[in-house]
Amino acid sequence: MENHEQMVLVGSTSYNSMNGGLNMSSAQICREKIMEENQNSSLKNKGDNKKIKKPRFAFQTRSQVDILDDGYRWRKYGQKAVKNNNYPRSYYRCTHEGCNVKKQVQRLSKDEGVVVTTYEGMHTHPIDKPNDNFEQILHQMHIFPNPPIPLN
DNA sequence: CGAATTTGACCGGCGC
DNA sequence: GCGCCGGTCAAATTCG
Repeated sequence: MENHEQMVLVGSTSYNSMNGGLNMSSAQICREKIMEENQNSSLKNKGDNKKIKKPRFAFQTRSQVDILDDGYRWRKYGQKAVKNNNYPRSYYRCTHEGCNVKKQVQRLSKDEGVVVTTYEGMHTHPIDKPNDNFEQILHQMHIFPNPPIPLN
């Protein structure tokens, strides 16, 4: 996991959690994977593959807090407990109008310090809050999720 | 007072 | 066909 294109080390300066005390001095992105899947396998799609592939981008962070502020405004719309984990999974959505980016945060039951954040979709608006290094990450998220243009 | 969260209900897909 | 599992909605509530 050392040499990756998008390997990013985040040395965040101020990450204040809600209950003042926890601040991850160094959030380190251990892994990152781009999962692309054809979700529209069957529904309205009849043999024709003109899918708008929804880019799913997941990475794990070593952090004490669930809420990682990446510069965007997220509105939580749900929380469910998954079977293999003792910790619930939270569902967020970008509050920007027309920007339907979803994000789900899951904490591993094995290591409570590991938080898996999965982004879904791309932002169509600038970042609301300028964060030093996170802006870089988000910028990368902007450029790479869809390398091959689905135009055949 | 408005916006964001919370929490249970609802719903759709999949497996048995 | 039913039940489990995961995802979303929506109303009530809280927070700023």
